[in-house]
Formats: sequence, C-alpha cells, structure tokens
Amino acid sequence: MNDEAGVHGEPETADPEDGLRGRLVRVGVELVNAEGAQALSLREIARRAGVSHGAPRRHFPTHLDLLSAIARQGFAELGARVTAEDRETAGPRARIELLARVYLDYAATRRGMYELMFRHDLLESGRLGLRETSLPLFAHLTGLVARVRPGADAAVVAGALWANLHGIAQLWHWGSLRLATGGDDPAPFLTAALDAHLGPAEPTP
Amino acid sequence: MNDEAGVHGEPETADPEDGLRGRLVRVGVELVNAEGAQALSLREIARRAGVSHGAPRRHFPTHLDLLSAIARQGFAELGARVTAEDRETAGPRARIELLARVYLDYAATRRGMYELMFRHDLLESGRLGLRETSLPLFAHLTGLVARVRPGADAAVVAGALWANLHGIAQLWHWGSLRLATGGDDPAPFLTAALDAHLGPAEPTP
DNA sequence: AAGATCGAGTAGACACTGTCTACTCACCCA
DNA sequence: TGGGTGAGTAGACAGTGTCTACTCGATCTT
Repeated sequence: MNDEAGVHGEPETADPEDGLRGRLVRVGVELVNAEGAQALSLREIARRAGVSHGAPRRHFPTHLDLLSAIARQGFAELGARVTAEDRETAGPRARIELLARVYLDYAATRRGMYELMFRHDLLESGRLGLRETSLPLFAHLTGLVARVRPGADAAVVAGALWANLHGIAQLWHWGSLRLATGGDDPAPFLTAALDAHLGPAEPTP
Repeated sequence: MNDEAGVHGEPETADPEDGLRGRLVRVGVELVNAEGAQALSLREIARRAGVSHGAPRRHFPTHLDLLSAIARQGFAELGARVTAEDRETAGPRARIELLARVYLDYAATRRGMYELMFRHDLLESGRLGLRETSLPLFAHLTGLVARVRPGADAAVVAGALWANLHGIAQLWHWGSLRLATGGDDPAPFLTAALDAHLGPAEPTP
C-alpha cells in the first residue's frame, strides 16, 4: 500500500457533485457528524436534501445501502487523513505511531461517523464491499509492521494491533477505560499497546 | 387475554423472581440470544411476556432502561463464566489466558448479547451504572496482570489488554480480521495479544 | 413531428416502533 | 364501607422504512 501519488480526481463510485445520489451522501455525512448515528433516518436525510422521503429509493434500494455509502465516505476520509499525515522519510515505528494517533483522533473527533463505520447491524449486507474498504489501510499498517518486527507474522501482529486501537477507541468512548484509570486521556493505553506489539519506542535522536 | 398461568397455578418454573419485571428481563435475554439485538423492541418483549405494550413502562420508565437491565444480565453472565472457569491454583498468566478465551468465547457464542452490552447508544443513560458493572471483572484482570508484570502500571496494561480483547472480538465479528488473514479462527490474534502485553507464555510445568 | 418509453421524484398507504394518557380493576387499609 | 393505590389495558400520536401508484419531463423511435 505505497501509492505514492495522492491521485485526487478519482470518479470512483459516485461523483460528489453529481445529482441527488451524491447530495444524499453529503447530507448524511454532515448529519452524522453533527448529530450522531441515530439521527441518520432515511426520511431526515431526504428532508435535509430537499426531496421527498421516497426519492432516495431511486438511488439506494434500502436504508442500509445509503448508510453504507455514508460509512464508506468515512473510511475514505480516515484513509486520507492517515496518508496526509504520513511522512515516508520517518522510521516505520514512528509512522505506525502517527497512524495510531490519527486513528484514535479520528474516532474521537468523528464519533458518530466512527460509530456508524463499525455498526455492522446497519451495514452488513454481503456484497456491499464495505469491509474491503478498510483493506488498503490495513495493508499499509501490515507493511510498516513487517519492517519493525521482521521475524513475526506481520498480518497477525498488524491485525492484533489494529484490534487494540479499535478497542481503545471504543472502550474509551464507552467510558470504561476512563472509569478504570480516572485519567482523561487515552494516550497511556495507546503507548502501552504500541510498546506491547512493537517493542519499546526507539530513542529519538 | 391468554392468562393461562393463573388457571393452572403455574409454579413459575425456575425463579419466581420479581413478577413481571424479572420476566421481561428473562424474555429479553432469550430474545437477544435467539434473534439478535435489533429484535429487542419494547413491544415484542411485552408480547412475548404476555402483557400489553404499555405494561413494561410500570417497571422500566423507558425502553433504554429495559435494554440496560438486559445488558446488565449479560455482564453478570460473562462474569459468572469467568469465575466459573477460573482456577486459583494456576499461575496468573494461565488464568489471564483462560479469562481471555472465555471472553472471546462469550462474544462469539452470545453475539447479540455482546453487541447489546457495548451499544452505548442504546444504554448510555448516566446514572444507570451500567459501565460500573464491568468493574469487578476489570479489577480481577488488573490483579492478575499485576502479578505477571510487577514493574508495569497494572491498570494501564490491563486496560490495554482488555481493549485488545474487545477489539479482536469486535473486528472478528465484523469480518475485517477474518478478511485480512483468510483464517477462520481468531486464536492467532489472541495469542499475539497475550504475548505482546504479558510477554511470551511461560513453559507449562 | 407525434407518440411511446423511461428515469426521477412525489404522495399516500401500510405495518411497525416508543411514548404518553385515560381507563379499569383487584387489593389494602383506615 | 369506602377511598386510594399500584399494576396492567387500550388507544392515540408522531415517527420510521418500505412498497406502490402516480406525475412529469426528457429522450428515443417510427
């Protein structure tokens, strides 16, 4: 996953500027960021897009398909943040650490979207291909892990580390980690996870 | 309506419990285990309990309160499973490993309940004290961690490890971990997480 | 050029949901 | 005896997702 050039003009699935389809997704993204995942009713999205409640059906067969398109936008934004912050000149360990920080920051600042992205009950639909959306990010992480821990099975370590990030984000959001330590910052858990899976940080010169 | 209980003098089978309040929770637990979290509508629970849709309101002011009571039952069952499987004569590292296996097994076999337990949007209500329900389990884990890694901050390591378990359960359930490695068993991620946070397993005597 | 076709959006119905309120009714106690 | 009270019933209300009939304008065909 070293697509050096950040090619921006990808028409891909739906041109955001295109008609109602893109407008519904854009309205949904705004809505989930502003009011959370439970505000994403089909009728409310249609209302804010200025169309009748039956209009979305022409572009998304069911509510889940619309929500999945919104969630896909979230994965895209998360991926974009990671590659935007990435410094290829830095060491792999430092790059993983940055990736992890961006990940946790995204989960914290885009709580509603992050929640939606992993609400499989709202998204799971087999051929929607939503899970595959996170694969490039995972591959990127796996590549970096392989350089930090050459002996280990990089896919397993990367998966376990990703799970750790995800768990920290979720339990922190849920409140139990906060409750357990009394602090107000998940950073200790993050450094503990990074040290555990990658070994202690290299001394920065 | 269909009040066959009064005619036959039903002995309430197992636990007389609390009348309708307990019956609603019991029905909810059966329902979430059988059909998942999205099947837990207030009216369906009332229907299966044989009462009108307004009856639960007498015992649970709102739908969230009923769901929280059901989720609390889930935390209780998880805690019971952990303590039932625990062997105090074993070493702390082995006991943590067993706890982790029980945790992942619970998440896998009680998918609907586990999902409900961490659906903060369905449960979060400030003074419901649901998050506190998981504290004894966390304290148990923290105590064991303190014995395995005496030098470290046990609460932080235990929190990070718990987050790792939670993330593995969730991402495995979600499908992305399965997708990333192609395997069909989350065990590699579990051992990777345990080795990472606790050090490699001690050779079994 | 006229008519048929078709995609896109509208409007209404339907079966649900959670909440609220008015009502019944057995029971308990003064 | 009678008044309260707690528990459960029944109906209303607004909101939801889905489905279907309908309109309407643009495009295509002959």
